[in-house]
Amino acid sequence: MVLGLVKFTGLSTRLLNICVHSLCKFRKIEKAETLITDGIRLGVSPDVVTYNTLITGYCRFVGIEEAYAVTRRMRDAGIRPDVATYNSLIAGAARRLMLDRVLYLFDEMLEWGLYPDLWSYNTLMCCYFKLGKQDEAFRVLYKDLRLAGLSPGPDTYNVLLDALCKCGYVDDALEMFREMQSRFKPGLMTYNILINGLCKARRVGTAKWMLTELKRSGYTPNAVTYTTILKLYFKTRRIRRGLELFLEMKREGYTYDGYAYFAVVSALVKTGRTKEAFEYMQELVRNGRRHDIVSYNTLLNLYFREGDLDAVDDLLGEIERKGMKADEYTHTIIVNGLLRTGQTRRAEKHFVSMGEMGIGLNLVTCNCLVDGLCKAGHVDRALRLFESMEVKDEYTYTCVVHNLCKETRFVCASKLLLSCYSKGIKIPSSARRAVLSGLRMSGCYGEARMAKAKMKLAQVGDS
DNA sequence: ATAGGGTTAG
Repeated sequence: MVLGLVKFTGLSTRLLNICVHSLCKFRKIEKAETLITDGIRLGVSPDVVTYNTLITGYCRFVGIEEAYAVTRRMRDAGIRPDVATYNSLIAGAARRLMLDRVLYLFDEMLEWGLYPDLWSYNTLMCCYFKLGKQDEAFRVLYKDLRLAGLSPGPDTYNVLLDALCKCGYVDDALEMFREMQSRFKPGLMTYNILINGLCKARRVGTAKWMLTELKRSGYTPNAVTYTTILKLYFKTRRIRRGLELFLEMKREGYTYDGYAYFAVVSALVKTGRTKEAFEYMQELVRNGRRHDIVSYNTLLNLYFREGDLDAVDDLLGEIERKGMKADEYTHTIIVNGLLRTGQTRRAEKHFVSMGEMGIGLNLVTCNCLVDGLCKAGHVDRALRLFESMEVKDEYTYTCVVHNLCKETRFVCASKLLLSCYSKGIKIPSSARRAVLSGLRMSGCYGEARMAKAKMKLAQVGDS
């Protein structure tokens, strides 16, 4: 009815698009479809923008196949998909890391006489980086773009800088940042990407400098900047400082989206301050925030820490009732929670069922299980799992080294520790101390001397 | 398409 009235102003399709856009944004895809049908009945024709918006919605909330099916409907309606249509589909496929599909869409675009634009290539490069295919990503940057007659834009640099930081090449990112500065004025997002990369790499001094650069460029730190710094405080165990910053953020109105709350709650849970953690969670709900899976995970972890297993069961039921999908964090929290509450068998069973549900093996979950099995006295079972793991990280090694020491298997622990040095895996010095003092205490002075010498050598080789 | 929130060792 409203659309019928507005038709006279000539704005009808634009209004339709605005409505479809906001419906899609809030997951109301079916309502958007109904609106389009009603529009057609009233003589308001959808255009390419309408369909592109719908496709973006399907990609986000439904699936690639369903989104792709819309392109056929477009063609039937006599509307030709454009570059933006394909960019939406490519983005959807890239988000799911479906590289084959991304490449197929590039081909199909060309077949229809459409040329991928900078946005398409940015997405492709990002997808390669996320899959760890750095060579291919750089090929897009240095070759494909040039062949297409395009050159990197500010967004290309943002994708690149973020990917470099996340692969651990923060210095390369900084170098690339300088290159970027010679061509464009970096945006606030660029600074946030670098500050985040520097904080995660614990390059606190450089991160602080980057923050002053951000301000010097005329920007004001936003909620993202603040949350990044907040996380740094918690990671470096400056809990009080972090809480002070959080209160400041609250005063200034930077906590509107709730992200900072979760950082605070998890820091409080880690330090055993579950009561305060609950208060913040309640505050969040009072502020009208609906639970998403992240918020459920935080709450779930909180209940496990409290040992409130009834609350855990209730919450899991609620998650299921709401049709929310448990993710890898949920499963890790469950496995770890069961282990910590002494339910080793149930934890193992849940772990097995994860495999049956087709959830890929998750490193963190494995780490929790290795540690939990050791602590429950099943060291041999833990070691078997440890041997079977294809990917291991510093957490894996640290917990096994410590648990071996607890079992007074110092020689074994020492061998493992030394293998870390040769692999370049950073192990906290507490593990080193545990091994060396253990060896000495059990009278293995020769082994202790030898291990110490080898560690020294490895460290020299490091630098 | 690109930035910040939730899981693990000591």
